[in-house]
Amino acid sequence: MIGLDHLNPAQREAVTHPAGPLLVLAGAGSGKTGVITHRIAWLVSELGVPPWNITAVTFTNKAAGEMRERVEKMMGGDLGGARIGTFHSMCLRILRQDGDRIGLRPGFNIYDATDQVSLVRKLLKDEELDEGSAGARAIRARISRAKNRLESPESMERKAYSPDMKLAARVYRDYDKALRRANAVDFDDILLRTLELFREYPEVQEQYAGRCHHLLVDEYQDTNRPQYLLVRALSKVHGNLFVVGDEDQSIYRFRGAEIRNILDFEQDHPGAKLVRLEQNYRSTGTILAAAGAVIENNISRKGKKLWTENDHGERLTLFEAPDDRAEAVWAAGAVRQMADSCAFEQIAILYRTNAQSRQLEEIFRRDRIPYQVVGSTQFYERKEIKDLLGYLKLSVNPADDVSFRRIVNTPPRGIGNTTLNRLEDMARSLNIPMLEAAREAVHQGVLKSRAATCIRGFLDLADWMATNGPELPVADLMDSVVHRAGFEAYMEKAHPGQGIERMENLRALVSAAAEYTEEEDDPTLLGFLDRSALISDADDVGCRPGVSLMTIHCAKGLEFDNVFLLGLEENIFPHSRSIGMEEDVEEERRLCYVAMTRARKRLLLSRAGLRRFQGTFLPNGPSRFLEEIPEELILKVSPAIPEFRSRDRFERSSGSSAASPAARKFPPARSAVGRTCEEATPDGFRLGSSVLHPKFGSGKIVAREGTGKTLKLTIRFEAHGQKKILPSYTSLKLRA
DNA sequence: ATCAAAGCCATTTTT
DNA sequence: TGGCTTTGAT
Repeated sequence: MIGLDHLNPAQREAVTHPAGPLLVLAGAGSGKTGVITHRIAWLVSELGVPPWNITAVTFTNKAAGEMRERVEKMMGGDLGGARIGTFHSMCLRILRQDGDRIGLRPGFNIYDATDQVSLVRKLLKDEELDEGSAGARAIRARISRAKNRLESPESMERKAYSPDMKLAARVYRDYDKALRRANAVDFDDILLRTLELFREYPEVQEQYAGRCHHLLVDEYQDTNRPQYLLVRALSKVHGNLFVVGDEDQSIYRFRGAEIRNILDFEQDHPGAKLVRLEQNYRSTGTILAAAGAVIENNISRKGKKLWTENDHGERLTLFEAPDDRAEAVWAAGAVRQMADSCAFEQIAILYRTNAQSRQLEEIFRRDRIPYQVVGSTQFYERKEIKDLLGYLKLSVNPADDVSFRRIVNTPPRGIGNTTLNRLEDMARSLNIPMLEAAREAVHQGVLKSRAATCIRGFLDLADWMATNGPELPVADLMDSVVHRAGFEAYMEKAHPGQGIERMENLRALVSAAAEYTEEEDDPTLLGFLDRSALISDADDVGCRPGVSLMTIHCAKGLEFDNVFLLGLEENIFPHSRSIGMEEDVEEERRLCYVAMTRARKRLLLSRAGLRRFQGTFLPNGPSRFLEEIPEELILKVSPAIPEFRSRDRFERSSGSSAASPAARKFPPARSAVGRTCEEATPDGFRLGSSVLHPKFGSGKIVAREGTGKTLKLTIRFEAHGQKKILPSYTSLKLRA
């Protein structure tokens, strides 16, 4: 018997749902994970369901890991054969098992976004139609979008309404052919080809679905079409489908997630029951009220009203900064203040786009505030990591031309474009992979002796890997490759000053392999590659010390005592690319809701009147989301931007707001803000002001013309005479 | 074959 | 502005 006493009535109802489809609408902070894990334990202990008949699917490895851990604990240390994993890991296992039926040969590789782009780039070159206006990245995205809609290249070509689309469709067709030839699948394919397998071999689908007496799906609001179909396929036999999600936290539409999957669940599954988890255990009443007021403006939702027994808490703090630098300075100052009474680890700084972190990092470094940027450059995205993995990938799958191209001259071994083109021609005319073409070329002696020697060197390494790879522990194999390919010397030469760091990354990868070999029952090279492809390293957020800086997307599922949400400006948040499209703006609003509901105790907001954006200064008004928050829930700790003119005024309103409790707790760092306010007000460049130019040193403004990013200043420099300067292109500083 | 200069592009990214 | 890819010159 498992304890259900500490569950609230709604949670208990979900956990003990007898059979058939159930949708749990789980609001932010409503104890969702507990419900799923209790459900699994309850099925086993109360309904007597054998664990191996239970499958639980999540989106992230991290979520899967946490779930596994909690279930294990509840069931006495062992899952007993229950399957808990991500959609992709589950499908990959199926494909490794039965993929040969649909033409996947053993050892097939997984292409990530980088691999996809390099393949698209190569295909674009082959097209040679100088229409090359559409970038490879854009085409990759289009292909992925088409795949997620289950659209074929032919159908995409038919529907193409622009030359760009036609080109994309053509590349899509070639791309799929190339993947098949290379015995590779991309991330989308992992799901699509599983569906294909099920479609063409109903008995296989039957077999897998038969094992899913109970199917549980987490984060259902983020499922895309293929995932939706997989869920349908796997729940068909037994019909016990338990999905948990929150339509208000669906933030991956841009990636193919279809919020309709959760909105239409009841129509899709006649007889489905619905349970709402609306009690929030995380945030203060004020934070919930503010977040609720924002999300209420969305049309596409089933509707939920979160409530809490927690205190009201403090009002939200709002800082209206003249520019992004002042915003960063304010955030750093507020973090300092806060740090007296709370750990840095309990503070998160959230923003819409990665680019916003740079300014913050600069100030935080200057002020010696420990911080970590979460999820910016993923470990497995690093070039050196991909290079080393490329060797391994080619050795398990010699048909992998993308990997071949990546590593054939990395580290440089004297193989250039001429040689590569020759190999390419040979590969094409004989319809063989590049690696084999290389062998053939050396054989036939069609290469100049110098090139032949270089290629032979590469082939020797490839052969050595092919013969020794299967026997050696993965880590040893990698060590040898690092050594034989000459990575050490290359690292320092190719990236001066970063050589050591990059070598450390490689060693970390080798350690990861060693770890894998230790913990796996049957470790194989392929198994390690699969894991490397599917596992990202966003797991241990909060494990490293310091304030967490991250995009809102990265913050999903996390919680912190204190949360800063920066950049609440139109064109930043909502992002300019979404403005005007209501569905996209609704997604931005959900994103805002996710950000706000990360906070347990305090939520601090800010906006900047002027922000450096892709090289120029852009003035932006307050975000519409900011205006959707009831005024009485907000405490401004700075004067509104238009009033931000003179020092006098600033001091006065700063003083008056200091009367309230929150302001006493978090006054803007006086000296810092005082300084920046003069330094960067839109109108800060007054005639006669002293300025500091990075190149020309100090000078005085003698004339100005234009406004905004076309503002042109005439400055008389002490050492260089008079010059015209565009402040938007220079980091011109005002001096007090 | 290799390097430096110039050009290009720029949301978010669980897998 | 900055990071990455393509280019042009040696």
